[in-house]
Amino acid sequence: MNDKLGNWKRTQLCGELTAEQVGQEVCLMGWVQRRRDHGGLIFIDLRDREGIVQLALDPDRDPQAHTKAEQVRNEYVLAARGKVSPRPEGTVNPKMKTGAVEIEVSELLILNPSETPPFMLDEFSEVAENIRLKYRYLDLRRPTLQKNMLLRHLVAKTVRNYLDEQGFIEIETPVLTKSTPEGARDYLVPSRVNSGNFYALPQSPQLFKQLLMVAGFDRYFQIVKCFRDEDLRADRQPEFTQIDCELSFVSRDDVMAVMEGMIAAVFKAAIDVEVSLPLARLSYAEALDRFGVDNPDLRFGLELVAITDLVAGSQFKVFADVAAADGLVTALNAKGCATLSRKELDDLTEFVKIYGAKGLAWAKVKEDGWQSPIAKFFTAEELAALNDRLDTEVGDLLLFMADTPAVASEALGRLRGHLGQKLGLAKKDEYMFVWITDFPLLEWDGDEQRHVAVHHPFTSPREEDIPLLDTEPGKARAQAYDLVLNGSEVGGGSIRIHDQAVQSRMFELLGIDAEEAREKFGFLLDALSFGAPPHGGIAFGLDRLMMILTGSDSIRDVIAFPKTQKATCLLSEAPNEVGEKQLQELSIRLRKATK
RNA sequence: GGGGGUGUAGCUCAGUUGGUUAGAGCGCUAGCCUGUCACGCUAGAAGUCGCGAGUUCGAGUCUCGUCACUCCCGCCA
Repeated sequence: MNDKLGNWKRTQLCGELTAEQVGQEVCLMGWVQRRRDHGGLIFIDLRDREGIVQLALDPDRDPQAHTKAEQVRNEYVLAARGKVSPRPEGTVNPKMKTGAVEIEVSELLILNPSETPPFMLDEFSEVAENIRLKYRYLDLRRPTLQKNMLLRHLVAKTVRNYLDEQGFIEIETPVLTKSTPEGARDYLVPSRVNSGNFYALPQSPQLFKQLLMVAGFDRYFQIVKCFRDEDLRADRQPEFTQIDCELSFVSRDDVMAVMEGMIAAVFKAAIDVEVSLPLARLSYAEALDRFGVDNPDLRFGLELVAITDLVAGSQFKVFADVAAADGLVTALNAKGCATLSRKELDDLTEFVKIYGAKGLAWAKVKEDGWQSPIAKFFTAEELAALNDRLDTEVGDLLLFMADTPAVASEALGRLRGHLGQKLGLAKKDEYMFVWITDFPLLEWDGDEQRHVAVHHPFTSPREEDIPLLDTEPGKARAQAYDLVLNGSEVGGGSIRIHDQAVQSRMFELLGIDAEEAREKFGFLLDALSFGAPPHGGIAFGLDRLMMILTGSDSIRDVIAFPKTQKATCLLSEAPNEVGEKQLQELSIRLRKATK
């Protein structure tokens, strides 16, 4: 039989005890981290959310409590009454926050025993993730995840306080909502009372927050779950949390300024880092030119340099042909990396192939010139021009990529990021923010033979680019902005279209005809016709922010109950099959899996 | 949909060229131990080598298939 709690009241948390409480009678409750039985004396490390404190059980002082302590095992739930006392000379443990004191236990209750846990609940044991996920409630008891969840709470609280001070109000939006075209695959929920019809879980509260602006709430926010039925990554879960914001009567710069303040407040509160404002900005075009990607890691240089013009007339056919076909030849100079082995260079070549590149040319800069398979194709003048533009010195490694502009940029840009990690250029405790602005509004989708929205269909073009919608829509720039932190996109938003005519034109460009636009988005078009204020907003990925704030490599380490890569929950075993009765109520018949 | 990695005791891993009864550390159990703190000492229990076929006199090891976890490409307005 377990001991009963009775009228015992906890007086404080284990981790809160210090020398200041010496002499006090306390009552603690928590889990057994570890028991050390010396035959006579027994020590028990008692753990709760705030930390660990040592219980000392002396058979001479209190035989009853000591006898009880002999039964205690790891993860038992205990209550202990006793006196806080200073540890004897020479037994203070400086590694513990509470190491100056211990509890001389006079009464001990075993509130609940525990099976032997499947893994040690300490910070030392590295445990396979599938086992951690199956016993997530135990994994969450460990210090790392406890810290991550407490920090996540602090961040959410800081966000709420800041936004409240800035005049934002939190309003909930529906989770059972309408499936809309464009964007990610929707999670669908069948409707019982409207058989054959489905709700969709929101990919974001986009349309509702715009409607809240039409409704006159002026500034809205919500910390809200969003759902996208797409494949997972180390930083992507099918359900994730956004800090979702929308503001009325604002320009792009207004939104960015308010949000920078929030980011600074969060970094100060969470990890005591002063973020200097305003944050850096880069246009999309410049980001691509200099870094090859629209989410550059600015903790290091290693910039890409276009050399198409220098090699267009060269004897090296690969480069000359690409130049002639309006392609891009681009290069980066890895300073001091001429020491890389042939194997390492081969690995880099394999790396860029992942992104569709056909190959990677390299040159090691030596005292007597380039050591490179391609050096012989260039004249002395061409080599001199390349050395000049790439700012080469002896000991450098030059890497060249030639392809279509899209492939060459991305492949070399990813290689830049890869090298930054590999060479240790990206420091974990450095935080380099950059806003990426002036994204293109539309992008041509070759498969579907139509334009698709780069951001989403409600993003406003820049005012001066509105005429381009009728002439060269591909050239129109969006009033959109992403916030990139250390190479990770942590937020993105835009000024929205508040003019019904422009919105209709946008749908047209996306190949959504008037009838379909009415059917899918009629409520938005109607709303825009009833006095919609100019408005815009942004959403931050809370999970990704938490990854960076906690230094986690996996998004699963900042989510209490995450899903596996196949989007299952190893703890609850969702998703699962449901009974015929449930299916019948939903008018659903399953198709046999065809193999 | 595609490419890579991993899977051996409760946990973390080793296991050679295919060859005797599959090992270690931690954990667990029992005993001893009055100042430890990832306590110590002694002894013990503990295995569907992910699963299924195949090759072989013989498979943890080789082949094929399959499942799970993971990283990446595609996908993610």
